[in-house]
Amino acid sequence: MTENECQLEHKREIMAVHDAMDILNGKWKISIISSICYYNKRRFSDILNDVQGISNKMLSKELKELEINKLITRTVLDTQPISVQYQLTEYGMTLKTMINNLAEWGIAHRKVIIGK
Amino acid sequence: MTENECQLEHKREIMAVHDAMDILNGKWKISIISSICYYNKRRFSDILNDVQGISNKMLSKELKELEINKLITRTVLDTQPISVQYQLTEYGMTLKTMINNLAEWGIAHRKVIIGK
DNA sequence: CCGGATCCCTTGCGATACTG
DNA sequence: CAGTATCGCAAGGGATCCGG
Repeated sequence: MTENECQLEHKREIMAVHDAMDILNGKWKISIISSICYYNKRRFSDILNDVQGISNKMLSKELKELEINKLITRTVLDTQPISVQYQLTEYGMTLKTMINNLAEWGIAHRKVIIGK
Repeated sequence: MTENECQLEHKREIMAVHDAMDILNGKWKISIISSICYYNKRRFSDILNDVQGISNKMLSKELKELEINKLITRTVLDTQPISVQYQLTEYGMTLKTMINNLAEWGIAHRKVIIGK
């Protein structure tokens, strides 16, 4: 690869990262995905509990955006009172490796902090 | 693993993801890291160019935060005029796999969008 | 070239309260 | 239970200019 081709390749990768983060923007989106991801199926109130500090308003908003981007599906269950179940689409599952990486890194990172 | 242990494990992972995102917060941080990551060494103005749309103010701010969190180092080069070089610390390099995942996903994602 | 300082507008997002 | 609606502050972040 010439140096120029190499530069173009890097540019492409950096833009790809940017594209990805455009979908996963917001303070909570990745945490929400990880919650749904680890449990496969997860209800609104459960996610509300999983994700420390999020408000119902934000959760609702970000779930909606994730649904629009085809990363999750929303299913209303016919219970009394109703409950709503979220799960990853196949497409959303392609994020799984990344989430796992992030979790591993986060755990390692906490050790670094505590170590100080 | 009992169901309860399993739940605790998930909680731990979700919090780990949250911890990680706490460090990597902001609209630009991950893009900046990927720029430095792909080039090993990178100067201020280069990153400004790599990361589409970022302002110098934001770049400066986020670089500072990354430095505080020991993910990158800042070196002033004795050129005329001066230039400043950023690179990942060893610790910062532990993010490399995640960045690569993200880049791959972003590229695949763009194909999905264009495919429509 | 690398940023800091200032100005100013926009948004994110928390708190709270309310509905089907 | 799963959201919506409204309010309001604080942070985010762009533009521009300035100094070392």
